Amino acid sequence: MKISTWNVNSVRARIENIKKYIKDSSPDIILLQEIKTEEKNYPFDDFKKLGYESYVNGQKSYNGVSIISKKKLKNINISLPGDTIKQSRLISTEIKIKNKIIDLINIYVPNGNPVDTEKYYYKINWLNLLIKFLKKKIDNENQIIITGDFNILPEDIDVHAPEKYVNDALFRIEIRKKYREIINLGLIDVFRHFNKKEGNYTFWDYTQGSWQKDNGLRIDHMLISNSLIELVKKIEIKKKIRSQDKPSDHVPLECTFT
DNA sequence: ATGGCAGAACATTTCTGA
Repeated sequence: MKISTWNVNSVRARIENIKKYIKDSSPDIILLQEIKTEEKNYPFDDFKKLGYESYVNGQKSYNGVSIISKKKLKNINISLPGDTIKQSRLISTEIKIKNKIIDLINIYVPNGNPVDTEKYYYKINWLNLLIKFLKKKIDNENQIIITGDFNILPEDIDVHAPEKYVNDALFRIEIRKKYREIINLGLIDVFRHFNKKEGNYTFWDYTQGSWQKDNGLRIDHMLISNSLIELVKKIEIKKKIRSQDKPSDHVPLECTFT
């Protein structure tokens, strides 16, 4: 069972890259963020032709998340309880791996810059609501896979120039503490669990020659319940995708379970 | 301090992103 997460920066602008990725890598489930389209303009047929079903929480122009799956999925949810602003940033479902029933949650966390503005407070509030949402599931003994674009740099080694990011909404202590809070609910950062080295990024800015200089950020994550770690065979960042024509500024993060 | 690039839409300019 291969599960992949990818912020594609528009599903329509990226459709050829996504189709190529699917053909090359054949993941069972792909979780997309920043699809930047409403459901009515979502390219359902392109994925259908490759044998995938899509489940969409869309929005015009901005945000938007979807799940693409080889098998049909049940219990689709698109709401984050308490979020009154209602941007399309979450979609979840239920899957089974080795007879374990698992909540699979796809998120696109608000960026939050500039700090100390409405956008920043929205990020803090959204993360607080997410923590509540997760805590309820965990108190209920649900097993969880939560993955997507967290817009959080967990540690110094996740950013090429940490000193430049100390007061950035992706790296502020207050924001990193929220990430710790999520981990402390009983989750493991799967990539970091298997890779302790710096310089493993999932995003490179389009500007300033960031890709050429390898000035990246690790902001896309896959967190899983502690009890699921024994099911993980491998996890990798598909870095090469960033060097394609018309790339997204993020690359896929791919996790293979038994 | 600014803008560098990219995508979408109330589109030849403005907004959002990280």
